[in-house]
Amino acid sequence: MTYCYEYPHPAVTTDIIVFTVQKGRLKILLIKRAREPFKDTWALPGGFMKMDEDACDCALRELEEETGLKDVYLEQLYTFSTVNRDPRERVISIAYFTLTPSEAITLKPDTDAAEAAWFDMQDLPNLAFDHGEILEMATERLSAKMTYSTIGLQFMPAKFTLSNLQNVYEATANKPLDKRNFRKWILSLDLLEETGEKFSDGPQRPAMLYRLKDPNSVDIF
Amino acid sequence: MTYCYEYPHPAVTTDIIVFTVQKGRLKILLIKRAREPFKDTWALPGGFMKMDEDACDCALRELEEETGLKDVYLEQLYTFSTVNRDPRERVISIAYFTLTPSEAITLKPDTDAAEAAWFDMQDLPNLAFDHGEILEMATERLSAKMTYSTIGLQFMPAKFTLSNLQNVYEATANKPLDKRNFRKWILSLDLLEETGEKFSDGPQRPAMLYRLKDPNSVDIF
DNA sequence: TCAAAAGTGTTCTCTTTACACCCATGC
DNA sequence: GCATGGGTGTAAAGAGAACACTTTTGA
Repeated sequence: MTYCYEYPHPAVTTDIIVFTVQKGRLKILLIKRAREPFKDTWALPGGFMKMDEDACDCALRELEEETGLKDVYLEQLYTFSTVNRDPRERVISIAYFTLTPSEAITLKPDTDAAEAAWFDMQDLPNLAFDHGEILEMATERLSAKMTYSTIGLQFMPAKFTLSNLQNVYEATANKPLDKRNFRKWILSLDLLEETGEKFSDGPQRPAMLYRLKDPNSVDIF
Repeated sequence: MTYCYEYPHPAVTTDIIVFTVQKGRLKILLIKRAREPFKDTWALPGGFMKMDEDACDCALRELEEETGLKDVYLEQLYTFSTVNRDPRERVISIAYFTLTPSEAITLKPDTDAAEAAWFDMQDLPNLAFDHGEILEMATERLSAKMTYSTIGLQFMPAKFTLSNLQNVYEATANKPLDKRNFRKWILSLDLLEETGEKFSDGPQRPAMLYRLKDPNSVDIF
């Protein structure tokens, strides 16, 4: 079956940048391409948009198909439309990004993606297409939004300590933060509440676990 | 001539929001559609992307064709991809915005656009397609960037008074600003210099005309 | 008792806001 | 000489940055 038009049309894809923080390091989710072009090269998850879905739905679908990750909140990053960015045909790509807690992510690649894995931002492989450029823009955007919004909370699981949260901010800012100032700031926003539970994973004073006061009221992006 | 593909492809358009400030009011450039759909309805300038141009070039070309405006700096706003946003076929639109001085804009519509005109943001007609929604997002983005960047300078002609500039900031913020604080702030950025010339258009003390110290060094968007 | 992370306030600096009067000109 | 917008400084409040010690626990 072929689809014909009076004028030429580009193909449209979405690409998704998934950030997480593991052990104090900012990481990103990549898939290894199972097909040409760029077979066996690491790339951002994503794929072609269908006619009955908008770009955001497409990104959600591709992300789940390729990595098993779902129920994430996507923010549109930018649309890349350089003429020869894909060797197959004219393809424009709408890029999205999301932040996710590092816990309990089951990576389950499918046929389009031979493999899915987390990469440290300081130790990235060469990426397919113009995905390196896309990732660079996403990283800039993430850094910027971490300073003037509360998206950082999107990295957190249901319960977390203030030190966990500070680690996330330190990982994205790539510099240490003052503990007292950080806690003063985050608590002054009045978004968090104590759970009453404590957590410890070593020979030290246990830390209070916090949660979002209202997961829905928090400004998502 | 027809163009055929193995899978269905959407059409891709660009839409451009052109802001200016005239007489202390924020205005936007619209064209009246010369063809169906939405014939004779006001709409954002824009049109279909060609295969040998990227989206930004497309936006520049369409803007010049439809309004005569050229040599502007475009910032990508957002890509709109709702399934039924165009009655003809599946169309996704990459929206751009720009700011321009109000002086010396010669509006010269062509065949796609029967007419081009500036509209006060407080007194807008109904817009074609989802252009109302696009404009709303552009307005939010403009307001935000006026507060944390120096894009406001993009509204200015080569020479301008500090009162001119303050008017621009007041028009986009929709509230009066303190004259002394505004001047202190803008001069502290060290982006402006006195031309030595003065300007007056009424029975009052003439105002110093300023210009950008270095038009290229100013952060554009 | 030691090691390791949790937790907690005050001071100083800088940025932001509020506010009122004289100046130069055209009519 | 009067009406009109141009031009100027200081003080108070608020936000952000710097900084060190005690607490609780496991081993």
